[in-house]
Amino acid sequence: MEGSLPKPGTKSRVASPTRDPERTRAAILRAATAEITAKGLTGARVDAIAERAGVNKRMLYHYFGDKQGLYLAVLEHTYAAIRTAEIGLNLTELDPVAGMRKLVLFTWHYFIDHPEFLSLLATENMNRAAYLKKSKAIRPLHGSLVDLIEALLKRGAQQKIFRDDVDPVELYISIAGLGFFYMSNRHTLSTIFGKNLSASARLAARGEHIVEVVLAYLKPVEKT
Amino acid sequence: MEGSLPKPGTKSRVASPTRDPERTRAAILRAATAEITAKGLTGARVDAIAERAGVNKRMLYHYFGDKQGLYLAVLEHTYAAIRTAEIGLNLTELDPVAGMRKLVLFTWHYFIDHPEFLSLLATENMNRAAYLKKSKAIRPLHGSLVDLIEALLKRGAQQKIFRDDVDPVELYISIAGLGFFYMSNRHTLSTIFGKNLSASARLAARGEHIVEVVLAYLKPVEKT
Amino acid sequence: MEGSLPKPGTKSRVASPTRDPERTRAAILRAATAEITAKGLTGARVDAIAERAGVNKRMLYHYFGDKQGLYLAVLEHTYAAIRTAEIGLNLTELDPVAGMRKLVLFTWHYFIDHPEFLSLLATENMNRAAYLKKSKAIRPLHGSLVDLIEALLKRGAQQKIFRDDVDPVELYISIAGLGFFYMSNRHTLSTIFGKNLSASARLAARGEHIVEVVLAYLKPVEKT
Amino acid sequence: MEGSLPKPGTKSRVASPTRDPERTRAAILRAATAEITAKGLTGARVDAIAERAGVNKRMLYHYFGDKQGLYLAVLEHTYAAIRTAEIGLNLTELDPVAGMRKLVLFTWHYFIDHPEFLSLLATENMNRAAYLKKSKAIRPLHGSLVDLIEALLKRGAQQKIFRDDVDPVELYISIAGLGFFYMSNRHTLSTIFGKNLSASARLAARGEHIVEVVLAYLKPVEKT
DNA sequence: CATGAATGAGATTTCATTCAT
DNA sequence: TATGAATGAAATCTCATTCAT
Repeated sequence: MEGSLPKPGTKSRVASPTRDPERTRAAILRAATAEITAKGLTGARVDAIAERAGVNKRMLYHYFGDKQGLYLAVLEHTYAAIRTAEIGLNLTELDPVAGMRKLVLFTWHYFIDHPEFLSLLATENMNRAAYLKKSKAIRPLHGSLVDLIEALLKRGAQQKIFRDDVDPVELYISIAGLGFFYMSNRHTLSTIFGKNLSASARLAARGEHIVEVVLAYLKPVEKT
Repeated sequence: MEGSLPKPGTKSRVASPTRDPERTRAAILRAATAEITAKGLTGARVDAIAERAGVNKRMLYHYFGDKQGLYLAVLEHTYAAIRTAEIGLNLTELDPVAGMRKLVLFTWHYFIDHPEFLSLLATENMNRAAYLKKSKAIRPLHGSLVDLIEALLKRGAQQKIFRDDVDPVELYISIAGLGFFYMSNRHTLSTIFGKNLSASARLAARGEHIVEVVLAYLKPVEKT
Repeated sequence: MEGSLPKPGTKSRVASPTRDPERTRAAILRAATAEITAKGLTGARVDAIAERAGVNKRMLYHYFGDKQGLYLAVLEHTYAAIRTAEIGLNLTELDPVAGMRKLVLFTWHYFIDHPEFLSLLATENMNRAAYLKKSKAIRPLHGSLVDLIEALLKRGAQQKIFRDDVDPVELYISIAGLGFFYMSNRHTLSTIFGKNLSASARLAARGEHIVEVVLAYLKPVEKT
Repeated sequence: MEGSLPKPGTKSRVASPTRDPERTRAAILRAATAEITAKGLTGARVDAIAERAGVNKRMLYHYFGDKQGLYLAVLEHTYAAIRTAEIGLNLTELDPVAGMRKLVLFTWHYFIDHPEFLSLLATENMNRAAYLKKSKAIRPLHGSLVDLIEALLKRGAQQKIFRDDVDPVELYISIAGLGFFYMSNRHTLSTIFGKNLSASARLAARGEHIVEVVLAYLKPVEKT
């Protein structure tokens, strides 16, 4: 039908081509991610999401059941994105220090580029991970993350470059935490310390700082 | 005293201490902190706060203007608590390593003991620190925190125990971040990694881990 | 059509004509006019308007934003009605005295027939015309009213029937004021003077009185 | 007690000396008049009146029973003021035209100087004069006003200066109406006609206009 | 006489969701 | 599939009035 002359009196919307389910669904998901990460789950408005997406409100219910279903879809989509990206890192080809550096900086840059991920984590933790626990899709994604780190640590320990008693989960939480707190709390931190933590020079410096901290920790302890 | 008959006219009801403004105000603030940190600003219900506090809903408006005014009071009160506690640490009496250890563990235990602080930070950052920026009371509290860390770093550098190029704000963000992420995201992290991060043995281990990471980073770099 | 069976699926309920936006909107506007002119803006109750209109309270917000938006719509609608009616008077076809008489009596009868207009003016002036000033629709309506009177005065002056120094705005305020005060204050005036000013014989007499006053004023001053 | 040293810790308010019943009562009445004439009866806030008066809210109830009692007091006080002033006019000493002129201008200037009177009339008429009807004090004030006008008209008719068929109540309503509408509706009229009706030059001109209208009407009709 | 904390009823407004077309 | 009017429940906030001191 597109391209043909619309009948007089027919609304023809360029922005949101009706009758394209895939596109409608994607538009809703994108809009919901933006709205929910900006306002939180309770703060997000169903009306606002529909408007942002340029679709009728009724469609949200058609595709996602209700607001909670929509939130769950956003959560799964967002978690899948980072875990998928991590798998594509290919750390096995690098020496342990370079691999660790790559992992740390990847994580850091992912946080910079995807503030919606940080925001969603905050929202989900306020919910005591209730939706995450309901999701069957998210948990399986995380085994490979631990494997990745474990392999890297093992290689480093064998080469005596890393200490040999590092817990991969504990380490991951440290790597993520060093970046997460800075980025997710940048608004309050910038205010109380009177510095603009979002300035790009500062972001780059922070990345190096995190690498230094992690590598210092991984260094084998000298015997005395 | 319990069990005995209260004299007529005597303030007796613990739940609703009428005619005691200080107590009423404090009860509202306490209830609001609990409700807001559990549900977020938009998720918190004014009715629920009033009920928790055992006061008439009207009183919230009497003392705090509106929901936003109440939130601001909670924010100021909560920030003041941690900054006040930090000042009482008296790190100057300890050697640099012991002082740093004390600061790190204090921060870590403060997060464990005051999950409402973490939650409030998440909420306020979702608001892009809008309320924090409005508050005249909070910002002045933070100069002394930086001074504290700076003094410690200086003493350590003079004694050649710490490297001499450490930015105190960057370091503070790392110390806090290593604990913050673990605690504030404990629900999602416990779920995706299949471990109960809130178990007390794990909390103690995490504290030692953070100390190790920080001290490893502060160690002067060896010349070669 | 009344009495016949409505087809299934046909709009049938007079009280709540669902799915007929025009009708719903009009019903709300009508109900709001009645309630607001009876009680004033602050005295009017949103619940009462919804009930009078036979619609869900939520619809007021759907169509008019909030109570103030609804009030503005009532104001614009009410002003438009009188100004439109005035334009339909066709005074140009009459001789000046007959034309003036028609204008004066039209104004007088309009006030008798539309007490809601008088009431709304009182309310709006208590607001210091705040809403009128915000309205872009109302002011343009008034140029033609002045033109109408000006043309009449000019013809009368040319024919030496009217004095030639009459300000049209001042005159309009007098014509309106002679009727407005009587009608808008009829409750207090009836009480303090112990007469029922709303009796129809009195209303007719007042109309003639106003005509006399206006024409006496317009009479050219005799030279001596 | 005044003049003596206040005990330390005692609040001593200069603005509203406590324990002076007359003054407290008057302050409340003044504040209530201002608030009610500015906002209407439903729009006026008891809290705002108390604050304006600088007294405790409880005092309003002590002196006036409730909000309605306070409104009634304001109404009676305000009506008494104009009727008392009218009695002091002493029109009997002047020739009829000068007397009428004096009465007309007095009325006009009273409206200019006492906008609260106009506002209160609007409010009371919105109430359909319900409070006025309840008041035993107000009605008796009005006989003398009619007498005053009647005497003036009679003298004028005897001297063949005025027509002899004028109804004094109808005339009073016209005199008042010519000023009332201009002043009470000055905000809407100024807006729709794009002129500032409150400018002092315009107010003076309006006064002369009203005098002209009234005297033209009173002029005896010429026989033909 | 005076204070101001406290109250319950009710006001406006918001929100996720469903219905009729 | 798509639309947008309609809804009921519940949220925030307001208000005149009373209570304890």
